[in-house]
Amino acid sequence: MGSISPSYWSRAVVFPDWAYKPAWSPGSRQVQLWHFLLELLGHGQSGAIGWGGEWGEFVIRDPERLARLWGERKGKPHMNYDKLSRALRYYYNKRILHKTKGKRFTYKFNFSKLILVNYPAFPPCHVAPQTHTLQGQLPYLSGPLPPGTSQSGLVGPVTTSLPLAPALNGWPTDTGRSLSSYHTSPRMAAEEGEAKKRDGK
DNA sequence: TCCGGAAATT
DNA sequence: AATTTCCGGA
Repeated sequence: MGSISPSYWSRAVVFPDWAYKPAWSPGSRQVQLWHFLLELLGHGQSGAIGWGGEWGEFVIRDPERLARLWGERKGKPHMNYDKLSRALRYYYNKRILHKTKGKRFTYKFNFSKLILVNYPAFPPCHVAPQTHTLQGQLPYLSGPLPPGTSQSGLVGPVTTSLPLAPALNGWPTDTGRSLSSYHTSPRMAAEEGEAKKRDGK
């Protein structure tokens, strides 16, 4: 209960400008689905999606509406939840999302990877921050820094090496890798080896 | 509903 | 590369 409410910190989520530039503009990328989700989650007005019980967990309350909104953003008028959810499932391998099994329309962000990277001291993290250095082009946080956070405003793509806090809540199949062996470069470590193509296939 | 392969699209 | 589209299967 003494923790910071999701609505507080999610409101501070801001995306770098490249996330909004048109794809054809040099050095820019299209907004990605998880950007969009955090955006809606942060403003929390859509009603199509909302935070769930656990930290990072969210529930899609109106799947088809969410799909419609996503379709509008991407210029895909025929978007639907079936297709959107396929995109979400692609995030499993990338370690961006995880499905909360048993709970309908419920997924969970791997914030230990997405947020802590650029905002080390934010979520209640009682573990001593280790010193892995990451330089990301990930969404970063701006706005009010929580008391005790000494570092600068973190505005703009983070170019400063920041202490990275260790993973918090367990990631089911984190292959013992968690946050201890990141050789993270610009983008998320997601690219590393496109960890798919299991031998069984 | 949810999953993940495959191919197509941008 | 990140989806979008389509779909058979659990």
